[in-house]
Amino acid sequence: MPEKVTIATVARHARVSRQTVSNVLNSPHIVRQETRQRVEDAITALGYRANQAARQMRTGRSRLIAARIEPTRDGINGSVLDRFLHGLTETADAAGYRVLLYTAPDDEREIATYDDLLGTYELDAFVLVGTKYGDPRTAWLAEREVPFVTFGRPWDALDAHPWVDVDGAAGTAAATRHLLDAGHRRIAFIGWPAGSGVGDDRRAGWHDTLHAAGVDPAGLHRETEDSVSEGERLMRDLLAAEAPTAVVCASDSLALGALQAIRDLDPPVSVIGFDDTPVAAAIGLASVSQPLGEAAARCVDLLTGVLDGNQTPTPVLLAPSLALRHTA
Amino acid sequence: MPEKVTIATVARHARVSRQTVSNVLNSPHIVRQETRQRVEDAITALGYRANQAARQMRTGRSRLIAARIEPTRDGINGSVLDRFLHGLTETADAAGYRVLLYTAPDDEREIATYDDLLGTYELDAFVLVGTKYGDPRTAWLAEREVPFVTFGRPWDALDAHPWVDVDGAAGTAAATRHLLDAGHRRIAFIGWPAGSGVGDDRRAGWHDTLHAAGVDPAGLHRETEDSVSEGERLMRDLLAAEAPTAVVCASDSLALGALQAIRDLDPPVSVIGFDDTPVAAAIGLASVSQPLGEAAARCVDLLTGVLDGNQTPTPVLLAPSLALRHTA
DNA sequence: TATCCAAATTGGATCGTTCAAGACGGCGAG
DNA sequence: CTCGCCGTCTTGAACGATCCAATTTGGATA
Repeated sequence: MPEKVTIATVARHARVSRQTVSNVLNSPHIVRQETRQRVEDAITALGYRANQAARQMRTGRSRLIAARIEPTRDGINGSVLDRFLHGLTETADAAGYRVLLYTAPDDEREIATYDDLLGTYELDAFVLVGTKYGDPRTAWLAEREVPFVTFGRPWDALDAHPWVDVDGAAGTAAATRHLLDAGHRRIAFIGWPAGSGVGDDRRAGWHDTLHAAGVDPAGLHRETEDSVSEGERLMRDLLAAEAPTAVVCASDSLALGALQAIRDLDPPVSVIGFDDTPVAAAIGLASVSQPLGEAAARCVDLLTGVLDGNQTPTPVLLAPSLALRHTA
Repeated sequence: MPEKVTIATVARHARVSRQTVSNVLNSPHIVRQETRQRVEDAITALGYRANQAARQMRTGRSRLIAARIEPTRDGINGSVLDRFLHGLTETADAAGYRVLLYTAPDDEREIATYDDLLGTYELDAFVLVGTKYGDPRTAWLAEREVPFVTFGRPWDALDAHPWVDVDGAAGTAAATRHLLDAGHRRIAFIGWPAGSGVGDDRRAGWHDTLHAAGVDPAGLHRETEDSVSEGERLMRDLLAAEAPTAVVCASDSLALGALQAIRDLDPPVSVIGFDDTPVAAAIGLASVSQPLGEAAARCVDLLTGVLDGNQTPTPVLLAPSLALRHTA
């Protein structure tokens, strides 16, 4: 059993003081080249690793970032979080941070969890996925000046706190434009009830693009909760009332339902979903794809900006891309 | 700005020594009832939370568990991990542990990550998802006596280390039995090449059940890598050669492909997948469902058994259930 | 050669907790 | 009455790192 290697072991081995070893690690530039080399050799020779707990006790920083893992709501969209978390872990790692998971059934308990995590683990920052109007969580964090970033815009006030988001309107606009270019004119939209920032944004992209192309969008859209069966129901409704030749959906769940409603139609009705979930890839559903890895990386960038430097970070809005498959 | 509440603050407030407060937290039984009450009141009044870093420095235990988040291979099966992680976070939380994420592109770097996590963060345990024959990762961990559990059997030697798994053979057996009960006789199987523990196990469940029912399974199975297109290809092959009336698949990806191959057949061919991914739920594919939350909970149970008590934990094999939908 | 300044290095104190050892009062046994 | 023991509580030291102030070193200058 090899005994524990501390900064003192390294210091003895390199014949310098503890502080010099610490300096090599934290402010290499103030150590003479030759000494630095000797210390670095000792570090690799002994396999020394700085003990995070001890460092944290002195500096008050844990190099830990918290992210929430959700209770797999719909399931289909859960995979978005999955991919985002993977990107986050990867980028955070490269920046010297680690990702700690937490869950909470509701906002109140989520805030209690913040309190606990900050108190016991002294977390450096939080990453929140998804935000809503009047979010109590962001308010709580902001009030206590806890560093955090959201993946999703603060719809109340865009300068409320640092955020990263994907331009949903640009996504549905691209989808709509693609369909227009393919000769479609009667392009419908199935989305969510007005009032959710994300949903309104995605509908606006479709609406404005159609309008700009000289097509009147009136009557061509439907709103409902996010589910496959609702998508199917509304698509049947649209087919009966408006005879659309193509449809853009606010999610892959809705698009999947729409696909089932148009299964045996000839000529086929084009369908484009949103989120490019594994389901879409598997069944060949065209979909708007979010750059999740990129989004995660920018979240980490913003956080390190706040934590390491003292810059006031500027929000990041990323452009989605269109994953064209045979339904479009 | 309220100043930091430490154990000393609590001690002063309750007019006892630091150590007494520590005892109330860690060995309440050795403190007199009245004193204990006074200390507990002070703790809640001040909102005291034990500093994990300081505690860790003394005890050497971080109350942190590491879990790997994978690079979303197929995408379809990624959601299994998603749900497992959520369960893990929830149960670990209840047991006083937190889940730390890590990723690694290959085994070698994953082992390097173990070393790093153990050295810098003093992780208490690891949870590995998935194992293979001759897994270098488990060997490394076992050699250093690092506590860990795998979700997935160690196929080399079932007593090599603690594990939790879902009985795949029982799952495909249940699926096959269901199809037999529905009157099917020519029930095919699409799985993975022999040699992967998981794949062989799932095929065995189908094979043995069919055999026990007096049906000869010969010729009724196909093997390939896990993908939608391969599932479709092999299903067409089976249809042409063996005229099966039903098929059990080793994954939802393969089942999805099979579904596309039988799309317009009449009478319909029954299909049952494996993993009950969101895709299956969305399109009505019957599938074998793994109790992921339960599995995660048992992983935590095993770990706390090793960490807190000193019991030698016994492996856990969970039974899957059949999610019947219209394709069966 | 003596002096001075900046760069390089050192030793002690400290973060918040638990461990190890000891102090104190009361009580029963010898 | 004294001793030892038990239950209860307290004090000092230690975990491994960084901060701070003090000290040494090396080189340039007078």
